[in-house]
Amino acid sequence: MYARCGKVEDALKVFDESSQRGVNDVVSWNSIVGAYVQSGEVNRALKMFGRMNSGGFGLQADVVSLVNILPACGSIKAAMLGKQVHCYAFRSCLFEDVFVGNAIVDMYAKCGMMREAKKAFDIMDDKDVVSWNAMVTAYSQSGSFDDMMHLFEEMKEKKIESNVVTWSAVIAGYAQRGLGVEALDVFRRMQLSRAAPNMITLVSLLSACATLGALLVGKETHAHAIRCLMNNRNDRGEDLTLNNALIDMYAKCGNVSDARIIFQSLSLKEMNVVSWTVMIGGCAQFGDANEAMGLFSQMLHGTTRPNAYTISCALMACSRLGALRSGKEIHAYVMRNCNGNGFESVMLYVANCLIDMYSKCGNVDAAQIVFDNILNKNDVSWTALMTGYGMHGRGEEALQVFDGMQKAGLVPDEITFLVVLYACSHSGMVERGIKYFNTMQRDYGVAPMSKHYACMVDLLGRAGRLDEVVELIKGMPMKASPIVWVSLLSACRIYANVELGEYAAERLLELDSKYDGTYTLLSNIYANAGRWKDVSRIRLLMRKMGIKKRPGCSWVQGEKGTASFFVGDRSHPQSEQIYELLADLIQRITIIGYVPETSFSLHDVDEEEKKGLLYEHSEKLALAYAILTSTPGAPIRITKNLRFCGDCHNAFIFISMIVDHEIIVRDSSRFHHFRKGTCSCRGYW
DNA sequence: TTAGGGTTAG
Repeated sequence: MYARCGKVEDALKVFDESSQRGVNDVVSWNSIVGAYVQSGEVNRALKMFGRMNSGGFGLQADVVSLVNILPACGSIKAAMLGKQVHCYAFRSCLFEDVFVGNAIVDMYAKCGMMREAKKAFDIMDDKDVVSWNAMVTAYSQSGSFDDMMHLFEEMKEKKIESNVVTWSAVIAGYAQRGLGVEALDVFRRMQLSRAAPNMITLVSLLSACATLGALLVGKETHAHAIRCLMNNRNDRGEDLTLNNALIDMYAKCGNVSDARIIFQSLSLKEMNVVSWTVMIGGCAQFGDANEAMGLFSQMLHGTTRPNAYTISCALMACSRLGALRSGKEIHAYVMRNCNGNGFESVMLYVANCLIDMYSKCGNVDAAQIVFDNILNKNDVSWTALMTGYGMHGRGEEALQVFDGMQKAGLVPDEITFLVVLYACSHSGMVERGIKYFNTMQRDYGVAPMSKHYACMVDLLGRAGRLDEVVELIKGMPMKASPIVWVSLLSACRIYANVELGEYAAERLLELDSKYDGTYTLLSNIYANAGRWKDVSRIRLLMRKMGIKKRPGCSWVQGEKGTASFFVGDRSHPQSEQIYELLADLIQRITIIGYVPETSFSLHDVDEEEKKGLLYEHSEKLALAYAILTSTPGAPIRITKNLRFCGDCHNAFIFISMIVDHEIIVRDSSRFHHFRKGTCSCRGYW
């Protein structure tokens, strides 16, 4: 009785008393073991089970004992013990019991031993729907989708009716793989069948909607869930899981405000670590990364501890903001808490996020140190570091990482080659980029995809080899994607090629007429060529299409937090000093040879931005602010949401000659390190 | 006895 009410200690007392009198039977032993399993004390349960079977008590485990202990083995992946229990079940013929058989299949699956699971499943004489579900679930969770669907079809052939568990497992399997369309399709088929979805089905479905960004179906599912809630009394845990899945779905579908409404409807007591994680992750990726950081610090002041998932999301926010100081603080937090708090098993994930964070916050050397300290590096670790060197224009080092990766026995795949080409492109290593592109299929069996072509267009385009770009695009075995045309258009902007630019813009508008960058780039090309009529034609077209240029924004992490600037921004309290210093800097660099490139003053199509003069660009304001507030000699880190303006880039080179700071700028595609009149991009900006 | 929510590299 005590055991069933969850009072393990009381149950144990009774058990011990009976023990002394020698009257405990299998039933009482089972109750104790079951109570430990229920309360999550798996190791104690396993110990008790071991004592029971030690032979000293003259007892033998029965069906209930096995059904108790097998899931416990699975939950802590105690494969050896699980195998022993299986042997015992075999010897005692208890494995013929369908409950025991199901538990054996499930145990092997949870231990990741799929072959053994399938073997145990195959020799079961009387399978029930639970047996099939155990196997379908096993395949679903191990990512073996073909096997999962095969079994699912076999169920249909054998006329075993799928129940809600089967359907939910199949939906979840697809969702986890990111196959949202297939998951939704299964849900439609489920609706046609007799099985009614429950909360778990809906949660799996929301996860599919989240990966797909399918807001409409997500909302439908939300409505389903409300009906489901009204019809059934659910426990609070189930409600919270649903709310967490809803927050995640809304955020990933780009509707952060609805996600926030659900998040805020939860009381601090109700929410758990997942609620915080999905909200922080949602803001970090799809909303305001500053809000994500705010939420994270709010969380640290509360009672819910972040785990590795939360940390990864917070690091993503730092990466996006270029918030090196916050990133370092989180790194320190991880170091303080990595022992015994559930971080071990997912440390690799966190470490890979740290590599990304340090690279994107401008400190790729720190990323290298994190990388060096990882004992069991995986392909993501190598790729993240390579990307880091690539975006800092340190192509040689990126290629050394590529060599190291292969020496470590990892096989390059399409992502590896994308990163290699990207690194070559950002370091001006044109010939080597071409060589890798030409050999990736021949030597490594990786066929170039559209994104690799886009990278090559970028590589050749930045180098001004526009004729070769045209040939490359003509020879593409697939339709050119929008990124291909954007890369070409950008190259036409740099090399002032109006005709080709127009052609690229036309192709791009056919594919995606809503992308504001197309209009801006084309307008810049016309402005540069002095074709003012065309400039106003583009402006009119934008108005007609309801397209607004995203405003350029630059920010800098100062002593007292982050300061951000738009073009012509005068909202900062130190605005007057900032403009004064900027005017002084411009005057001084003009003396040593800076000439404003006025074509960039027409960079902005937006009316408000047009008013801004060249020296009011957001990156120049951010730099002036940073110089004003930093200690001499300290590096200055600026982040810009769009592409670095060419005139600003030129001005920064001159300014770096006259100030005692290294200036590190991250724009939408890469880093620029300015030191004493040079930039790390060597013209490939 | 089977099923459910959150994380990394382009």
